[in-house]
Amino acid sequence: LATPPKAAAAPAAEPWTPTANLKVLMSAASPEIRSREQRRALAGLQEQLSGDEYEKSQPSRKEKSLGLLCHKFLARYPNYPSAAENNYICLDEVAEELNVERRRIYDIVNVLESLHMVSRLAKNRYAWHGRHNLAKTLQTLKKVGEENKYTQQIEMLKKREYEHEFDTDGEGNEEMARSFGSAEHSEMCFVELPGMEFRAASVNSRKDKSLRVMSQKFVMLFLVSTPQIVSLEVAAKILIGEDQFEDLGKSKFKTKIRRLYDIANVLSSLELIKKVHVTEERGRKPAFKWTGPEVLPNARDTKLGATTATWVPPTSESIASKEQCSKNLFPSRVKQGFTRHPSLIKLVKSIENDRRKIQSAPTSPVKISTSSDENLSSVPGKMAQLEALSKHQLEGQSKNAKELEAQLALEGAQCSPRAAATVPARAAAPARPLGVLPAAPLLLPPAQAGVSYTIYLHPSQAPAVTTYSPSLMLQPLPCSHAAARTGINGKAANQTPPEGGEDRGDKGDPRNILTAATRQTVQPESVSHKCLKRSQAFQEHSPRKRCRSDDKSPSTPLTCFPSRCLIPFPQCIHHGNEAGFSNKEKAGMCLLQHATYSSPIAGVIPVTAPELKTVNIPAFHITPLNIMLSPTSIAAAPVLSNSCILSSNTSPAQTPSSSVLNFTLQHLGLIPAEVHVPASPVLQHMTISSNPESVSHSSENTKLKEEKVGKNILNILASAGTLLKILPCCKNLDGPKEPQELQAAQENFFRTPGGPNTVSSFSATSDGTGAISQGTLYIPQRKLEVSED
DNA sequence: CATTCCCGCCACCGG
DNA sequence: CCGGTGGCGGGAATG
Repeated sequence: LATPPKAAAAPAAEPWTPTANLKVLMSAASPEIRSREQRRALAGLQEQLSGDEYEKSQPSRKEKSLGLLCHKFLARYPNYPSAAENNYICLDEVAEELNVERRRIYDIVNVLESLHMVSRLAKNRYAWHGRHNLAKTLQTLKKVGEENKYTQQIEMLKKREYEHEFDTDGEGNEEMARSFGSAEHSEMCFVELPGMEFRAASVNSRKDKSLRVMSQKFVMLFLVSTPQIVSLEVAAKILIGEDQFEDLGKSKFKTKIRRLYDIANVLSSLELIKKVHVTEERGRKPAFKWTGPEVLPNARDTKLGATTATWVPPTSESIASKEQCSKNLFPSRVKQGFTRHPSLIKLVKSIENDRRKIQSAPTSPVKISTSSDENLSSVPGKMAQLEALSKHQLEGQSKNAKELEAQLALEGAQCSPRAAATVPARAAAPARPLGVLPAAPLLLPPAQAGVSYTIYLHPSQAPAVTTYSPSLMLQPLPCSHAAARTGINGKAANQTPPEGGEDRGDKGDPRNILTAATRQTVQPESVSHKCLKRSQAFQEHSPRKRCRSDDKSPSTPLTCFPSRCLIPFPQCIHHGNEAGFSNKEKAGMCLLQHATYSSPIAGVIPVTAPELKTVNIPAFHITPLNIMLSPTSIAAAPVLSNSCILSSNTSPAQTPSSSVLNFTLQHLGLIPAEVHVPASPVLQHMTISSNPESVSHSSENTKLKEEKVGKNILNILASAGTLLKILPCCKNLDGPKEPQELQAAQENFFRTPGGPNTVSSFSATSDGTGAISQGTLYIPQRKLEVSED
């Protein structure tokens, strides 16, 4: 009967009204209040007031939602518990107090565990860690996700989907597409963090619990996709792994969706994601948008020269002996697909080394766009605002005041809308040199039209932004860091986010990064060596996958392209009958090769998945659509709202002109000579469109050179029609670039099968070469309208 | 009807 | 064998 203090205001009396959410949040705000009590009070209240008039109140399903329950659960513990506190959780206890079956608690705890916010100590007992490990966990997950080529998988799915809805014919392609599905990549086990390993060995055995793993994978999808929005459908498909045949996997699919909802609910409670709806060609689909902290690549990764230098291709043995954590990362029960990934091992080590250095690098005004559109425009009604408000309250109350403050400051505006609001001005500011911000995220223009956005690209962010790159984005071109940093040093200082950044000292210090980056720049050789080493290691390590892929597609040898330092993990897969290059293409390659840009690469322009179905690339060579930009080239990158460009985009599908594209890109300084595009099977199912000259289907070049690959990419892009549209609004373009010609070319390769695409634009300026002045790069994006619910 | 997702059966697992 | 775990899918509530 113990009626704990009812501290907080006076929420207890709150009856169950239609505004359940609000209520809920309110109640959640005061941890002391047990649902049981609430219920009791409620019951009494109702009996008195309306007898049994309305039955409505009681359970009202929503009151029992996992999300709500999770809120209550979270309210019991501080986001940032002090080491001293006894933050252990007793499941029974909690279940009882929250008045729910234990089963439900498991659901919550499992996903929390996947984020390392809790860790199991023993039966019925968990340790609460709060968000202390969150940043690191996310970082790790992101990496793993990248290595898993989730980005590619996502794109592939979208593409396939597109095909489905559009043509009723291309059957053969579908099969083909299916063949190189995403299967193997998705098989992996629970990802752990050093220091977060499961305790008792006894409890360790079952790390591959699906909910946990599923949760991690789900999160990875967000961290790896460019617009950080993931639809349930896509997530489910990818998480299922194998591409279940429509029918057979139907049931499985449904179940997966159910689980995803469960996970999504708790992630939502954690405010890491929020529900939205993406409206595509075919109606709107439920999806979730990442609202958690922006995850930046682990910059210190390369700082640990020793680690990298001495890194050795892992073998079953070496791993076990060298890495205490490795076993955890990849449990004994090695399932077919995923094998120990070298980079993961390294990652672990790396993390371990600076484990104590809590990631505190201030993040940029990530949420700018979000805050603006969410708070100002899309909010349906006051209800939403109230809710938001109460959420804040909740947050404030449930958190340890001082710690909260500190954390907020450290984490930047990510989690707290309020905090975000303090930095918005930055967004409005006109073009700002690239790299100025510590970790500027690429703000993709939301569906709303008319608003313009400024894109800040930060080198370290590049990987995250990439849409297609498989594993290469893992290693954020070291050089670029330095370059970007130093290049813009002048402004860098004052541009650095406000946060006090004192926190746990060290890591927050931008100088560390700078120095590290500089060091790298100074010793390019060492870097490339490392990379080379890695690629080799990777190769050696490939056999397994190779075998697997062989199973499905007999003639698909795994090949790795040795790379320079730009492509850390040049893992490429291509078929024996790979396509060759036409003369035209070769010419393009030459251009590419000859083009030299002194400016460092600073970022990656994300190119979203093509929606074209017409494209048909014979063999697989293409893949990542990474276009490196020199820092200066992106200096000013205002993104116009989609609608602004739609008009120019209405032309029917036409023939792409890769040559023009390439040329243009090069001249715009958008394509550094070092563009490396590893081939991957991702786009295999694409077919080059009508234009015969776009791509030839020869098949000899077995040894693809990097340049070729890069070239390929461009072609693919062009042919995919997906790509970019470049509007040279500059006078400096030379050669056969007659304005009209270009114009025509542009229109040509702007294919928009499904009607006008949503397009964002980039305006770029060249680097110091003066070769190019300015141009506008239109990047047609998948039509994606995100709407708040 | 579609989207969400609660409920709880029951298989599994470690002790 | 027991009790904790948690996969899984029916089907109810909601939209």
